[in-house]
Amino acid sequence: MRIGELARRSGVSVRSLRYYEEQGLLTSERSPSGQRHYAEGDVERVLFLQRLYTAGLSSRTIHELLPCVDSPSLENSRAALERMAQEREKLSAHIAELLHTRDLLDAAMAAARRGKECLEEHEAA
Amino acid sequence: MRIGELARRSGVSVRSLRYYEEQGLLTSERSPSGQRHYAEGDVERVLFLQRLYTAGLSSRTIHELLPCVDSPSLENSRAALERMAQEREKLSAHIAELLHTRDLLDAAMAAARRGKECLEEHEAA
DNA sequence: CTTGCCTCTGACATGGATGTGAGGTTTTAG
DNA sequence: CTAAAACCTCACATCCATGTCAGAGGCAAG
Repeated sequence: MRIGELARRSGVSVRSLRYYEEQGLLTSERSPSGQRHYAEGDVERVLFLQRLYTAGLSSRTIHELLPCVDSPSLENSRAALERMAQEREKLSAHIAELLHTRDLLDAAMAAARRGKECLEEHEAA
Repeated sequence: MRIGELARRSGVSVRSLRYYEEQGLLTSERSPSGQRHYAEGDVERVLFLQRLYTAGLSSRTIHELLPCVDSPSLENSRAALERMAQEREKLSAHIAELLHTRDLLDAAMAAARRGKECLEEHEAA
């Protein structure tokens, strides 16, 4: 499949796909004329990359983790495995942060609602 | 307290504090000579702002929520309350995403560990 | 062959929070 | 009084994923 189709099927812009390649996160076969061709599995790979970006990882960080994902049995994955565990911890911490933040929002909303009700009682009176 | 102390106590750069003010998220009393002065409570406010930034909200979004937080009983908080509920939903969705991503990382790590063990058996043999 | 769409490279633009530096005033400590 | 440290404003720089545009080539259908 060519880049346009991969873009459509993964919901990522053509521009971004080229960028991922530039960052070493995605590879492609080139036709004699230089056009990129992708395998079916690349759709899922791109979705995975998107997921990591959404989780706040940078291209560089993702690049460091990929050896672990791509060839999980090579010895270079020892370092990648550590790196991955480290990112997992960061992610967990971030999730905890967000849960806390959500609680704060809930508290603020509850307070606001109480205030609003109080105001409405005044209006009703 | 002056801006340097607030920065130190909240762990945010002086630059950022001025930026928050510029974005309407933080206010300060000015001394006759123009220096900013803050109240004790502003430390916590800045921490809260940081939290919202970390949760991925933009200055503009935070600004829209603040009426709700600052004066929970005014009528302008009706819109802010909706906005807030909306952001809360986004946040929940994001958290769910992150949990899923963490699961994927866990799966990748498990696979990598299996591969590594297999390799080590080879070495041992 | 031509028209239209897709792709290529390369480069510049964007947005948002923050860093950084210049040039000048205020505050504080000795 | 003086020197150091903190503050002021203004403006330009940075990072990073993307958008966007220009100019050129590739490829299928009429």
